Amino acid sequence: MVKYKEIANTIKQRIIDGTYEAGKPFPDQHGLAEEFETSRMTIQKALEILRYEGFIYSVRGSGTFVKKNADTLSKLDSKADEYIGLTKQMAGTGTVTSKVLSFTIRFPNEIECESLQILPSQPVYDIRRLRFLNADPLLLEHTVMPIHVIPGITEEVLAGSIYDYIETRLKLGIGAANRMIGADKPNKDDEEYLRCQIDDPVLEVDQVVFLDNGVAFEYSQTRRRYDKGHIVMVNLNKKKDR
Amino acid sequence: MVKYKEIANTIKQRIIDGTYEAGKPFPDQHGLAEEFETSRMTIQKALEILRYEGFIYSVRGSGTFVKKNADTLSKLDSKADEYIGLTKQMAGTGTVTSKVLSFTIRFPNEIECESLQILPSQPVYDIRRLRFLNADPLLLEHTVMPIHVIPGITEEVLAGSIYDYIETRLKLGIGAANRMIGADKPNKDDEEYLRCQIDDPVLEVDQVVFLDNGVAFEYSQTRRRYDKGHIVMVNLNKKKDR
DNA sequence: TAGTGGTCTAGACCACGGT
DNA sequence: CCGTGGTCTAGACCACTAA
Repeated sequence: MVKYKEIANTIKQRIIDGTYEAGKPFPDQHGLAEEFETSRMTIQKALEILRYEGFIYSVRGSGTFVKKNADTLSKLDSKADEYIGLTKQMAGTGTVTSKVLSFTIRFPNEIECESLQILPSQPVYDIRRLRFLNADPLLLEHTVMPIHVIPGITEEVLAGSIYDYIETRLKLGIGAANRMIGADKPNKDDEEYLRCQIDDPVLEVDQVVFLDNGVAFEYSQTRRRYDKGHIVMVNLNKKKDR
Repeated sequence: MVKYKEIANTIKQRIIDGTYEAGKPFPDQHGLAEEFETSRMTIQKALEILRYEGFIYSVRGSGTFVKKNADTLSKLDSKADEYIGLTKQMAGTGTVTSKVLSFTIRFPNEIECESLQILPSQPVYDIRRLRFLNADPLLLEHTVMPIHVIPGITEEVLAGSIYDYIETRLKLGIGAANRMIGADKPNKDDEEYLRCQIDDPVLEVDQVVFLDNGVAFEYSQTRRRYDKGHIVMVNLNKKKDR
């Protein structure tokens, strides 16, 4: 473990256990550099992590301060932001399984070509899965992935987690994602698989997901019944002057 | 403008105009330091911005590379992530106005106390607004704000933007937000104000918003008809090893 | 082994806030 | 004015990748 991360963790611990109180003064960078027997640049790198994670903020000429919601964020931080999933009540309460409804290979349409940044001649998987939480139908998934980016998908892979396959078997890193969230009326598939009544709203997430080298690998739509969980997220505000 | 931001902008421009091609090699840090007549630390600070914004990635021992989706991100980047709002088609196509449905002061309930981190004795505004895009009802908003955090709210302020008031009049900075998104069946208010039919789903966003010093100032619920826009967001993946 | 990025140092000067 | 954080330097050593 490198020095600046160790220092960041130490300071984070002090914030959580109350050594550094919210709204209160904070040892200045020179003092911290002395205490940790390091240079000020290294202290700044440590503080930058905490600043990015929303624990502290600094005011030039004045000092560095613990945010009042530091402890709230510390709980949510690990779960949300990069994770889109079930509400906490549902996550951890059971196991997720998948039933493959259809699995074919075809050429992409125009929208898929644009979203995935591929040519019409580059074939894609077309996958429909119904995902269960403890035998309870939860999500209806329609996924399109370019074969040349994610090779070797089989029924066996689809029975588990595609993401696990990508990360552990293909050794590729998952990167950014663009998502669009909306509500919709149920269609026939929703009624059949998600057991929607005619007036049960559906929460839909459309997303394009990228590998960490910027190659798009998934264009998907997932639908869930309105009473089967929400989407939770944390937004850490970004500065605009960059 | 400081040096490392200028360098970051210059390099970003080169990525956008194609001087540095996606997937291709990239001048190394020593070379860039020479070109920009600066130290390597400064170059690294510039590259860190671009890395954070999703334009590039670096591999130790190998080099720095432009991500394949760099240009896609450059378009979305400014809009999304910190901004939750209408889809682009709807934003920019008109002016947003507000009608105040109710505006009272009361004591907070238990949930509000916890969410806003305040005491039951600290009064809050209770505001209901209907927001229009060009005379078209768009959002039904229910906002609860502690008076001692955001003083001086009047009907006049509510006719415009509360956020503008907070930033320009109170000179406070908006910070992080926790959001929960779900779909729901329409209630009577939705039918009356959003003109929902009985089977029109509603998209609901519940959020707690913080100032940049970590003080919670808003606990709100907004509802919109399913056909009146989506929520768009960009997730830049976070590293886990911190 | 050579070249890359990641970390770290021990200073320096500047911008800004509060006195 | 002093003390704070923000930026910057000119090196150094290390970890890793690829030839």
